Amino acid sequence: MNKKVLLGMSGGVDSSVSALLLKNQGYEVIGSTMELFPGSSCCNIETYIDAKNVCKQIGIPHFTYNYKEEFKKYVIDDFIECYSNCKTPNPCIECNRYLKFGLMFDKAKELGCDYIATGHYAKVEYSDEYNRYVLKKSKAGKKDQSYVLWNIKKEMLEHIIFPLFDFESKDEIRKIASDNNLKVANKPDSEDICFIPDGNYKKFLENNSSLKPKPGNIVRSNGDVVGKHTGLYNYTIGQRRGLGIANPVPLFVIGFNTLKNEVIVGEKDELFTKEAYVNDINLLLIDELNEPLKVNVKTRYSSTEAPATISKEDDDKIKIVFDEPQRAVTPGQSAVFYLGDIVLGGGKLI
RNA sequence: UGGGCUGUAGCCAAGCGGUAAGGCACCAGACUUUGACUCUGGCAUGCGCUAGUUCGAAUCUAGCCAGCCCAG
Repeated sequence: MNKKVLLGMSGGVDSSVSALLLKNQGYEVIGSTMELFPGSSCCNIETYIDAKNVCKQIGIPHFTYNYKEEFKKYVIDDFIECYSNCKTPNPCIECNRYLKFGLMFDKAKELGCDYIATGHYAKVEYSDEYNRYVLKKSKAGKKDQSYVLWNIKKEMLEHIIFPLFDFESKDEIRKIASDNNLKVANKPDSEDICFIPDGNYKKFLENNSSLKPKPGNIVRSNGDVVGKHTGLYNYTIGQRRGLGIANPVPLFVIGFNTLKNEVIVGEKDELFTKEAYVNDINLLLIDELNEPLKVNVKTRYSSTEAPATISKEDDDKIKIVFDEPQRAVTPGQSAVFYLGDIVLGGGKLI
């Protein structure tokens, strides 16, 4: 294999430093920025310019590619579909599977690259024990992003480089950027959904889908009506704010009754569940889950892992039994299975 | 008109003589490359009004006002 790599660049500090590191490691680096959505926070005109300037500064080529149509098809449509079904999507995971580690790799091959790279905090390495390339957590602790990468295709792994795998904090990255006079050194972290820069996903849904406000009752699990809601898509499991209900203790969304157009709320203890199921399974470390396996499961980006036993239910369904009940396990979100630092695979909660 | 009940922050609401809980909402931060969650701080010198009893009243008493219910 050659040492030619296509790097996905957002114009942020992480991908910029990645470019620098790869260059210094002797790779022939090509920078690329994907156009995904008009007005998006990660691919507006400013991000192109920032990325291009960084590439110019360190002496590598930079291209932009138009993936607006594909982004709509794989990410936006899924996002809308998910909310339409009372689920809570995680668009970053779709984008990683289909765009960054899908179409971008096709582009890399066209350009004669054997590798693609991104500024994610994660790690890929060859494991003698498993006799394959494995996806692992980075050293970044809470910043680790292996969670959002569980659904990339396993054949991709040997072609992926995460130059930031060894860093423990973002401060180190920023320091490298400023030491090298990169203008993006102090750019703030991105946080919201990139195609909804103002964070108002409800408005986005109303403007971009057939979902419209559809008021109904908010009920307790015993059926008591306690309030009104504005449309099921405006709520997610575990949500507390925005209910407008007076109660001695806080109430949380614990479920939906789609037939009656009702949001079901309950007290904190009603949020905990011991079992869950996932489908849309993607296994990276193994090919089949033939025996029940003890793993650590992460059910949302920012939660800590919880010990659990996973077992195959049928061809595309895995059952998770947590050692201890977990809070607000939410359909649509991803459950990622870890074996130590290694991502075994994952699925989407049903 | 008589009888009963109720008036505590924008909303729901606890307190029932000892110096205004809690929740919702809202505001300001922290956390966060998803939605949520979570955390910190702010949010009634005042409890319908006016007198009175008391060392001390949202809490007791009287009158008044407002709303609701039942009689007629």
